[in-house]
Amino acid sequence: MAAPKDPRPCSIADALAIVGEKYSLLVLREVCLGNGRFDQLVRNIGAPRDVLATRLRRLVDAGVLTKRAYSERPQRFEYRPTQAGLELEPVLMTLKEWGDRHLRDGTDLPMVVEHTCGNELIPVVTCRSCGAPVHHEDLTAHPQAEGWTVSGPTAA
Amino acid sequence: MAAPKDPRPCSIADALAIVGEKYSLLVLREVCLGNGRFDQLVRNIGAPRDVLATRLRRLVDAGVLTKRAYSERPQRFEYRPTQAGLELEPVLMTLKEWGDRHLRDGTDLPMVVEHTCGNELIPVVTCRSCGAPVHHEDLTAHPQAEGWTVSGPTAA
DNA sequence: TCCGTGAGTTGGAAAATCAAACCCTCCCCT
DNA sequence: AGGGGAGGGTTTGATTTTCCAACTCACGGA
Repeated sequence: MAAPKDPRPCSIADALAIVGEKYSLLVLREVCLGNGRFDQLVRNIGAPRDVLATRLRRLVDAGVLTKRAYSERPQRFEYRPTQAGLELEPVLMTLKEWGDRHLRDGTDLPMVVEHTCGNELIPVVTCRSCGAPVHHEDLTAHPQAEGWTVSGPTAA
Repeated sequence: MAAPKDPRPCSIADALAIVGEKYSLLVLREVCLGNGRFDQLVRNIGAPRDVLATRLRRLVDAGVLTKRAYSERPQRFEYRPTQAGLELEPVLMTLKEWGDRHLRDGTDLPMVVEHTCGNELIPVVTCRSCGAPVHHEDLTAHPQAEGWTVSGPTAA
């Protein structure tokens, strides 16, 4: 599904080629919650079974999920996130936070995630070097490879 | 594109219904970089023009982008992120960081973003309450609405 | 033996994507 | 006054995907 001729080498595009197809991130949501069985996924995501089967294959191939038997005889499988899959959870949480704020009014959330610190998790994306929350106006893009041209306020 | 019968009320699913279609997040990447004109988008994203036109309409309707004329006579338009759109940039940066680490080997990046602090931006998703980086094992899901059942290690 | 469950696969209609061509409005050049 | 762009799309028709319901297969239990 990678764009046939995306002229920009870009990790965002590459990441989306893996997890950007319909349902893929919802699969990840479910496996991170521990709901990794095929029928659970079908029910909880609402995806067609065949599409789901295709996605699962792709995510396993990409190293985001693993498929393991939780029972031989009868053979029964379960999908679980790999380390790489777990490391996508922050993306999910950030997306959830955006949705909570912009698509609901921030109250009456369908689901709350609690952090070990004892509080509700409200994810904040920060700069590793300085710790400050990331805002658009603090960023400057620096193309390192061919194919990049940027203009406007964020440009280098 | 919302899943016809996603049984779970979920801000992740809702957010993906807005920005989860093919190319939508790449459009956002471009408009955040200041490349908001139709032909720039076509070139930089590599999307078919008709699909792009559809996405742009959708993103404008959803309040993530605005369309403004940067020239009357000849009428010429430009798409720009709204506040809500800009607030998706952290999601993009987090996704980029994941891609940089897992899809490239962390070196030789096609593009580097600099933070005002003077360093390369490496986004870290943290808990707003305690400031700690978010890891899977520190999270507990608490369903607040019908439709949720969780099992396994992350379950409540 | 018949029923149910889990984990998919198959078949065919409906929708979305793709690529290329086309259109319209304006501007500029001569 | 005619011709040639450029920008911002729309149209057309072929190709892919999605969707959904039904089906399969392997077991285990009553």
